[in-house]
Formats: sequence, C-alpha cells, structure tokens
Amino acid sequence: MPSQTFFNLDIGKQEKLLEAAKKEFCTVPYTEVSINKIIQAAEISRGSFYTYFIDKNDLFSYILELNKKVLNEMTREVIVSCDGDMRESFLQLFDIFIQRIEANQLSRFLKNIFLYFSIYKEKFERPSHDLFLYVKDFISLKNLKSSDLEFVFHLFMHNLLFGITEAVKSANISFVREQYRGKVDILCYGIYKEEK
Amino acid sequence: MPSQTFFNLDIGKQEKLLEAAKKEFCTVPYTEVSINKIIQAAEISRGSFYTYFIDKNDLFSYILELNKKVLNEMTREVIVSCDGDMRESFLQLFDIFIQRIEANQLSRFLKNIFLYFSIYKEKFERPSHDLFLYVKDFISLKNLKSSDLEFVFHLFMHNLLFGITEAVKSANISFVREQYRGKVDILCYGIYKEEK
DNA sequence: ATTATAACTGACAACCTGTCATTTGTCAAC
DNA sequence: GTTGACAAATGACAGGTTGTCAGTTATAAT
Repeated sequence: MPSQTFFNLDIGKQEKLLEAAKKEFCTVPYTEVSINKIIQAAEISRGSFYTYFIDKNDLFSYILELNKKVLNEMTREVIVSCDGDMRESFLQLFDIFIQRIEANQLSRFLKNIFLYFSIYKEKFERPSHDLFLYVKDFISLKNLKSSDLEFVFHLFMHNLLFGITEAVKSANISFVREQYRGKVDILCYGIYKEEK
Repeated sequence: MPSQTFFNLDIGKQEKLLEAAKKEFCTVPYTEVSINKIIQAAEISRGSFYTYFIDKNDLFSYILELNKKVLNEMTREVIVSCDGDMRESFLQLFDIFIQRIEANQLSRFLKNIFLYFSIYKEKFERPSHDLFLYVKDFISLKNLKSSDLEFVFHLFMHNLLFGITEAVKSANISFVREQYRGKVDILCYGIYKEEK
C-alpha cells in the first residue's frame, strides 16, 4: 500500500506515476521491471519513489488492487443476476471477458496480467504436460466420461500439488489428507447434485 | 541445459556446483538467488559458471529436470499399479508423498520447490480468496452437493483465468469458448460415469 | 519574518549480471 | 623435451540494479 505521502500528492502526479508504472509492467516481465525507468517516465526522483512505495512489489500490488475492485464488483453482479447459480455465472463471466477482449475494452494492463499469469502457469504446467504424455497411455478410460483427459489430469495434479504444499506447511497432516480426499471426489463426481 | 563443458567436468566438481546451487535455491526465493553466492560456495570463477550455464534459469531448469525424472517414474508406476484408475492413483500419490515427508525422504530441494510454488500460488490465489469472500453469500447452494465451496470456487476461477488467458493468446476464440464450456461441465458433473 | 513540517533530491554504497581478453592446463605429435 | 593447439578457467570490467540518507526546497502557520 502506498504511504500517506503518496495520497497527499495531487491526482495528476499520482496518475502520472501510476501510468508510467503500468506502461513498464506491460512492457517487460515483472522481474525485469526497472524502477529507474518508471521514475524517469514519471519525472520524479528516486528518493520520492521510496517515500511513496516500499518497493516494486508494493507498487504492483497497489495497481492490481485498483483493478481488482472493478473485477470483484463485476463478478458479484453476474452471480446475482444468475440467481447464484455457479455454472451459469461462470459461463457468463467468460463471455463477458471475451466480449471485452474483442471490443478492446480490456485494459492493456489486465491483458498483460493474464499473459504474465500464463508465463507463470507455463512454468508449472509444462512439467505437468510432460508428465501427462508420459503416463496417459496407462490411464484407464473405463470409468470415465469422455472428456478432456489432459484437463482432468491437470486438475488432479493441481490438487495434488496444492495438497502436498499444504502438507509440507501444516502440522495437522491427517486433516490435510481428509481435505485432499474430499477434493478428489469432487473432481470425480462433480459438485452438482443432478445431471442437467 | 548445461553446456558440454559442464559434462566434461569430473563428477565431483559437477556435484559441488549443483549442491551449492540447490542450497542457494533452498535458502532464498528464486528472484533473490545470487549467482555470486553459488560460485563462491562452489569455488569456481564467474566466467566458468557462464560457460556451463546460460543463466540462473538454465541452472534451475536443469536441477528441476534431475528431480523430474524420478517423479515421473513414480507417478507412472502408481498409475500402473492402480490399473489406470485415476481416483485411486491420485489418492495413493498423495499418501506416498506424505509418507516421504514424514520420513524426511523428500529432499530439501523438492520441499522448497513446493514452498516456492506456494508463494507463487498465494500471489494468484489470495485475490481469488478475497473475491470468494466478496461473493460467497450470493452463491446458491440449491443445486450443489455439500462440498468445500471455496475449493470449488477456486477451481472455477482457475478455469476461468486459464480460459481467458487462452482467449487473449488465441486467434480461434470460439474454439477456446467451447473448450471452456466443456470444462465447466466437467467441474459441475464430474468425470466419473457412475457414483461410487 | 520565522519556524515547523512535509516533500523532494541525487549522490552513494552495495549489490547484481554477463562479457571477454588473457592466462592456465592438458595432451598429442614431433 | 619441446612445441603447438585446443579446452578450461579466470577476474576485472562495463553497465546495470536497489534502497538510503543528509541536505535542500517548498508550504503553511504563527
């Protein structure tokens, strides 16, 4: 979160900095983002920057926060308009995003977040993909509905990784284990009571 | 991948470098890993390092690769021993990992990868958690089995983010859209044909 | 006009990475 | 034993980074 000093600035100056930052975050991946570049573009001194924000991550989180509000609001609205039905909500949410992408209403910054997210995902999903290729012929299709097997495999892996992570962190392993097993069954049998 | 020069080194020297690197990767998060520290610990010169590996990521990928083989092999074995049944396989995989964690057989490096993964996850799942709190009261439970609602919400969000990411990247949006809708139904109705 | 407070500055120390001209080691051939 | 050729190792260097802090400037209030 920015310091009070930052909020004391006149809006123009605040926005100039935020715009410069957004531009930089959109141009290069997170690790390569240079505070030098940002302060040059925003025409402020190094010292000033560090009175506003703790570090790069603080700045990034703040920009994310600004966008999050809009997204949160939108998500809630969609869910309400769908009478709380998750399936319908998430089908609609996707379409709304697609529409915005096509209409170019999705800010460059958000697009970049998604692409950044995608690089991040790749780092963890590429291994998962390799593993899938390595084992897929051994997976029995007997009990499975015909569905996107790789996707399903990723869900299971995702869940497994998450479970192990929790286990590494947690003291109460048997609790983590029960949670894990419950989630496996959600994946197997779904979350909806009846078929459509 | 390391250069041929690296493989020409005698095994002792190779391992000394890899051990130093592992230690460093286990001590600080990826971005803070310092090649300086590694070469000091491994007692090699800066120039040598750069003839062995392209950069930090190259080194990291290689160490990951060394571990991956073992994990891939294990996964396949478990799947085969479960006659290809995914549910049973993933239940067992978790238990095997837990066992290794408890027996301290899981290398410090792998543990750190999981913890590192967890920091990463947090960055993307924290927002999702906040969002969940923001909308959960509006979600209708009518059609849902009683199950871990937050987990389910994460799965939907995960899927949505992935779908949007694909849409941002892809040219064929209607294909991405169909895939997405299929996945939503997998989440809703599960992947197994019959209830247990 | 004086003072107190808030905001700003840029030089600085302490790091980092990747390069490259040069030195050192090794081994085969003469 | 000497030479030459190639592989490997070196560390100083250029050009970057971040975060700090003592000093300066602006603003507002008495």
